[in-house]
Parts: sequence; structure tokens; C-alpha cells
Amino acid sequence: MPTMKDVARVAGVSTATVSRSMMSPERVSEKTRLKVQQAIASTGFTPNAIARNLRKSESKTIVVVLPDIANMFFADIVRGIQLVAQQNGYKVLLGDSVHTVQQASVYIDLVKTKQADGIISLTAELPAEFKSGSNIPMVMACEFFEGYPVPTVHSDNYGGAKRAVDYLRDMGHKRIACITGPKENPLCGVRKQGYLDSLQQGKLSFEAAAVESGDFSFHSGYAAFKRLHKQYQMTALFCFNDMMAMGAMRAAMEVGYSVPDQLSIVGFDDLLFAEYTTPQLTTIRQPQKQIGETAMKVLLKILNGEQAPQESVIPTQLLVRSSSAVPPVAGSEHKVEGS
Amino acid sequence: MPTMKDVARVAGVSTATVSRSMMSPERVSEKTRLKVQQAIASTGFTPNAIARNLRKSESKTIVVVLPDIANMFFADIVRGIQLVAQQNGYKVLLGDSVHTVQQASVYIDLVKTKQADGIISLTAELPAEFKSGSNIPMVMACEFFEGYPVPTVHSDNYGGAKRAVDYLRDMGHKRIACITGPKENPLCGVRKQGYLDSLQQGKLSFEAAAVESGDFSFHSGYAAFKRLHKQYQMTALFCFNDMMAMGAMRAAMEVGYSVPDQLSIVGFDDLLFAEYTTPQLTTIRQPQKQIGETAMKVLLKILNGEQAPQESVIPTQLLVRSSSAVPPVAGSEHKVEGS
DNA sequence: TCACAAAATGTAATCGATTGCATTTTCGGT
DNA sequence: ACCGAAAATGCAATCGATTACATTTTGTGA
Repeated sequence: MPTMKDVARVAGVSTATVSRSMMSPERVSEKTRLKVQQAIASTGFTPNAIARNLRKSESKTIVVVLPDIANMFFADIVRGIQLVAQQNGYKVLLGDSVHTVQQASVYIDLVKTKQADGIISLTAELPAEFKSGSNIPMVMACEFFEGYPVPTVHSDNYGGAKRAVDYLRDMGHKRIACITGPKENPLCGVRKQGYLDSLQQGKLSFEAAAVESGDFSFHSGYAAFKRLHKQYQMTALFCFNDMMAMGAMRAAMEVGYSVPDQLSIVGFDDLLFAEYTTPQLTTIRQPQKQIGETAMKVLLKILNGEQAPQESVIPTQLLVRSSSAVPPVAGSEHKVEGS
Repeated sequence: MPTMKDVARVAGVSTATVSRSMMSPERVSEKTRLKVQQAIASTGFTPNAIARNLRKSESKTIVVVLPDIANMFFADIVRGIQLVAQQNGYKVLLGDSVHTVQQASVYIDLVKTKQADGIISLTAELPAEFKSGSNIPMVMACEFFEGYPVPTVHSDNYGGAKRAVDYLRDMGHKRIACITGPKENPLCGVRKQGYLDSLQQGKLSFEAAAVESGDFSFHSGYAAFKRLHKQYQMTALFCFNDMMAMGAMRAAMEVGYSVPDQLSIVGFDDLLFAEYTTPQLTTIRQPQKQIGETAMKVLLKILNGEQAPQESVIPTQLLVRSSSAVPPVAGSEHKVEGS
């Protein structure tokens, strides 16, 4: 591999001049700049970015940590990050942590070892060091630790959940069930509060039997519904994400509910696939691209040493499709087995 | 940030000793190694990998170029790559090329500039330089240029397609339609040959009207079916991927086919979602993880200067689920509008 | 034509680790 | 206690670029 020295020799100048004709061409005369360019072409020289990074101690690279590359929810967030990063001369690399802290550490080490300048984490499964604050430039998107010292960007989970349930109430539903995510997930607490507040606002009483929890997967939604429908007679169901909503929809159909006539289902996320289900899923859309853009902007501020907002909340949006409708008229509800 | 010099000063040794106690501990006495370890801990030192990479001129990092991070088909391939990479001390970073050659170049430049050691490309949308052979360590997985000098790993497209159509024939289907991918995609030519050969082997005549093409997206599958069912009366449909199969299934149901009673549908890929459709999709499974593992193994050979196979073909597998069945008895076929 | 500021270029230090070679220390054997 | 080999350590060059500072060249006005 040719180095700058080779180019310098061929062009008959010093390496400093070669470097300058790339970094700050205005400081080099037209004539020599041309010579250098030709020398670069004839040698097939590509600057060794490692050496440059070492010298400038920056890599113009940021790493995005994903908990699961198969989870399409993150795709548009990454696109948003990429857009803003590119506009500011940064490269984006992705790391799949496969939901493990250990793998996440590998990517975080890239920053510690100066191979990357900063991190945007789309997962909360991170090494403990972040709980006490660290000096690694990092932004969390989508998830958050409560009160942890890491700047966070996420959508309006409370507002979105409340909007979903308000919508069902407004159509006249009185018995609204809910499938939550894992209880320890802080985001779930917030969404659940939205659910509860909407019920209360509509003077509907909360029943513990109306709530089941899953782990955000299709199968957990399926299983949760199978438990749920035995213990609670409902006309509407709000799920904390689309995957579980799809699983629940499958389960509901299997046990004889017709959707949306006897059961309205609302999800959360607006996955691409939410549109492809039959019936198409009504859901709360998270503006993923905007979340990504915002996260990157916050990270840029941190990298530039500016003051960065500790928390950025992005509004959500209700998308009404065909999995939800007014409640069934009395007598046409789904009959629970054995009752 | 503390450097090795700081550690050396604190431990009262030279930087060489510090380096050695990390790189080759057996060459350092027990006593000093301990001193060094304490010094490392007390200074909070993390080695600067950039400096190391510069010196050793390797980064132990490989980059995987994805055409579209939202396409879940690639997820398990990445996992397979990651597994083998990790076992061999390599880090894996992903780059989303968003189907553009320009973005792909950015990631390829990482290798040219020594920030990464090699590339596994999951897309054929690459700069022209590869057509004539390049000295960049690279492996292509899933796609391939015909006759290009880049080692390739892909599944048995011909055999998979033929298997799918054989299966439909064996159940008694006589009118088997097909939705292909873009005609210019080399992989499509191969799959189509599998389709044709199976027809011929079953003494079924090929009709041009039985074939429509899409671009692998849900919507294109949907649109292709809407064209197809007007021009060809079929009892079975083979789609070149699952997304299009899902789109076609939606379209088929909309125009009144019942699946699988009146129409059997078989896809290709085995996406996670193929299992979640109603009815569940029969498909040709590509062993994605194995493709990833193989690709990484090939890349390792290249990186180690060993002889690498130019082409590796991974067998596929037929997964029979509920979107396919024996053909309808005479009289119960779907009636084409207006006929 | 000369003086002097501005522009162009070169010299050499630097980034932070690794490592070949030289030097010092340790230790077993006598 | 002494010798020599082996083990441990240190010195300094090196990877390939960037850049402060020094030096040379160019160009301008009188």
C-alpha cells in the first residue's frame, strides 16, 4: 500500500505539502497541487485513516447499539441518525448487542479505544458504569433509565398510550383490556399510567384482570391473550406494541372473536407489518426517523462540547386502520367459553 | 485520557513492559505484572486501539454492508457472521447502504483506509471497481455477480425453486403461476430456471401469462397478483420471496380466492413473519445463519492469505405450513371475474 | 533594483502503542 | 563465590499521517 511518503517522492515535494493539498488546498500553490494530485492518482494512494485518527484523536464515526437487528422497529431510527450524521461528516456503524450487556460493552469499547467518537444506544441493556455517569459521549433513544445521567430521546409514551385508550373510550368501549410489556421496563410504567389515567378520566373502573403482560414478542402477545380472554370479558384491547398486538389478534381469531366487530385492537409503534395484517392494525405511530434525527443532533452537541438537553420527548400519532371500531351492540359480543 | 506512559510512570517501569504485560504476560515477571495491573487500575487506563491498529496495521474489525436494514431477511445472516467473527477475535460492524452504491463506497473505504480488515457484502449494489477484481478482502453473501471475481456464498436458488414447484406438482397442481423478482437480478434467472425445469419435468406446458414480476416488496407482490389473476387461471402460486407471497396472499383474498382451498401459495426465504400470516405461509427456507457463518469463514481464509472457495452453495429446505394444499376438486375452483 | 511582507514549502515533533535489539538481572550449577 | 545462559526489562525505531514552526520563494511598491 502506497503511503504519503511515496506520493511525496513521486511529486517531488514533502509529505507536509501532500497532506496540505488534501486538508487545506488553499495553502498550496495551484502548480504543486496539480503535481500532487497526479502523484496520488499514479500511485493509487488512499490516506490511512487510522494514522489520521491517531493524530487528530477523532474518528468521525459513531456507533449505534441495537438490541436486536431483527427488530424492524429500529430501522427508521437508524435512518434518521444516518441522515443527520452524514450531513455533519460522521459515519454511522451499527452494532447488534443481541440483548446482552457483554456485546454492548464491545461497542462501547470502540469509543473508549478511540475507534469511534460517540454512541447512540437503542437499548437499556448496558454496563453498570452508566448508572453513575460516565464520560463517554452517549445518547439513549427509545429507552431510558429513570433519573440516570444519560441524555435521552424518546417518544411520548404516556401521551401515546392515553391517546389510544381515549380513542377507544370515545367510540363507546367500556371494557378495555391491556397487554403490557415486562413490568420492570420503565417505559411500560409510563404507558400503563396513560392507560389508567384514561380509564379514570372516563370514569371506568380499573380491574386487575384486564391486564396481562408480555415481552414485546408475537408469541408473548398470543399467550397473553389466551390468558386474558378467560379472565376478562372485553370489547377492546390496547397492546404496548404491534408485535404483541399481532399475536393477540391471531389468538383472538382462534378463540372466535371477530376483529374489529367484536373486539377492537390497538397497537403501538407502527411497524411496517402493522399495515399488512388482516385486518390492518390501528396503532400509535412513533415517529422513528425523527427520534433518530433528534438523538443524533443531541449527540453532536455533546461531541461539540455544547450543552445538551437531558430529555427530548417526541410526540406520537394515532393511526386509525381497520382493527378497531365501535363496540358491538348488546347481544352480539363474543361469548366467553363456559359462560 | 491516561496513556501507557502514565501507567509506566505510576508503575515505575517502561512503556515496553506495560505493553508486554498486556500483549504477552508470560514475558513479564509475576511481580511487575502485578504492579502494572495496579497502575492500570489506578489510572483508569484503556489502551488506544487506534494506535495499536496503526502499529500492527490491522483492526480486527470487519464490516457487513446491508442494502436495507429494515429487511429482516438479513438478520440471521448477520448473526451467523457475528458468531464466527467473535470466535476468531473479530468485531463486526454493520453499514446500511440504503441500496445506493455511494453509501456502500463509504463502508468499503473503511477497509481502504485500514479502519476495517474486510467486507462482507449482502448487496450487489457496489462500485464498479469490483467488476474487474480488486484487492480488497471481500465476500458476497446472498447475491452474486455472474462470473465476477468476488468469492460468493449463497443458497441453492435453483434447487429451492425447483423443490417448491415439484412439491406443488406432486400434490396434483397443473396450473402453477409464478411471481418473480426483477428480471435483471441474476438470482432470479436461476430461480426461474428451477420453476421451468420442474414444469417441464412434470410435462406441464409453460405459459407466459403465468408469470409476473415484482421487486421483492409486499406491494409489488400485491400488484403482481392483481395483474396475474386476470390473465391466468391458477390453482397454485410460487413467489420468489415471502414478502411478495404475503402481498399476493392479501390480493388473492381480496379478489375472493380462499387460501389454501382454492389457491396454494409458496414463498421463498422463511422470514419470521411468514409464520405469523393467516394462513401460515409454506416456504423455502434459506439457512440464513449458515450462510452468514460460511461467508465469515471464507473471509477469514482470505484474510489469512489462504485459498478461498470462489463459490459456496448452501442447501435450502421446504417448510410446509398451511398456505398450501391439494388442488380444489373440479367445480370448486375460484371463478375468474367475467368468465 | 531592493526591501519586506505574504505565500509556499520544508523540517521535525507528535499522536500512543508495539517490538527488535541491547542491556541488565536472576538463578542454577559447580 | 563465580560463570554463563535464560529471563526480565529498557531503549528507541516504527506505523502514517498532521501541523507548529522555520525557512525559502514570490511578489509588490518605491
